[in-house]
Amino acid sequence: MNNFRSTIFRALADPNRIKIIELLRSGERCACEIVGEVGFAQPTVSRHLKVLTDTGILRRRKEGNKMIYSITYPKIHELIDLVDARFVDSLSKNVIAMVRQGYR
Amino acid sequence: MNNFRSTIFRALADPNRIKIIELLRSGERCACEIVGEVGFAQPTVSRHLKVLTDTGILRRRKEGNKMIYSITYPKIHELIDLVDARFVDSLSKNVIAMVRQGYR
DNA sequence: ATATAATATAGCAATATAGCGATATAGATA
DNA sequence: TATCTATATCGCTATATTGCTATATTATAT
Repeated sequence: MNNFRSTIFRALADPNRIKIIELLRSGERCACEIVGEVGFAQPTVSRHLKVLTDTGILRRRKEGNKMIYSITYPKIHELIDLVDARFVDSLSKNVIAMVRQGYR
Repeated sequence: MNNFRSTIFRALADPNRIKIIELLRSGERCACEIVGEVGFAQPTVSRHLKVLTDTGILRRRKEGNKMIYSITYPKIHELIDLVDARFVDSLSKNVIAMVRQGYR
């Protein structure tokens, strides 16, 4: 039970994957567009996309030689927003300090 | 921005830490009680508690020679419930398959 | 002062993760 | 067919994570 909960949370436990999810908030994108926007090597982005797809957070469809990615359930954004809205102010004091000290 | 989002998600990205959070759903506990219930070595539990406290998910207070842990913001349970309610049915097909194949 | 109980930290080994470049695969186009 | 574009996978390195045991540390009790 907690295994797949944590698997989903782990999929979200990377700033670059959250960046990808945020990118898709405004609509679907092909992998090449995502590569263009996040600024990582194509294979790196491809693997992040795989993690997100394997956990079901993203879905994909082929269109010609392009792979179009989109959010499976818009509720994922609520999940992220919930962290922001409820925790950012209070929790981030610690986290920001950690990040500043080099934690990532 | 995504850094502390992902830091919080990473704190939740471990089934044993979720277990601890679930344990605290019904109220505060001292570290020794948590050790007793989760079935891990004391130092292991201590480190999980540190991760959860450092990110602000838990808070703690000293009481004699005991350290009492509790949930900082009950909203954290909503976060977990949101994964359950919205994603379990649909997302877990993949995740359950992954877990069965040994993923953790 | 000493011993006990409750926690935390240090250090280690095994494993997982995330980045990259090189390479393979699939579809479109010349 | 040959080539180009878009993606995915492989293999590697560096780093992070998680478990453990051994060892502090802190407070209570004798």
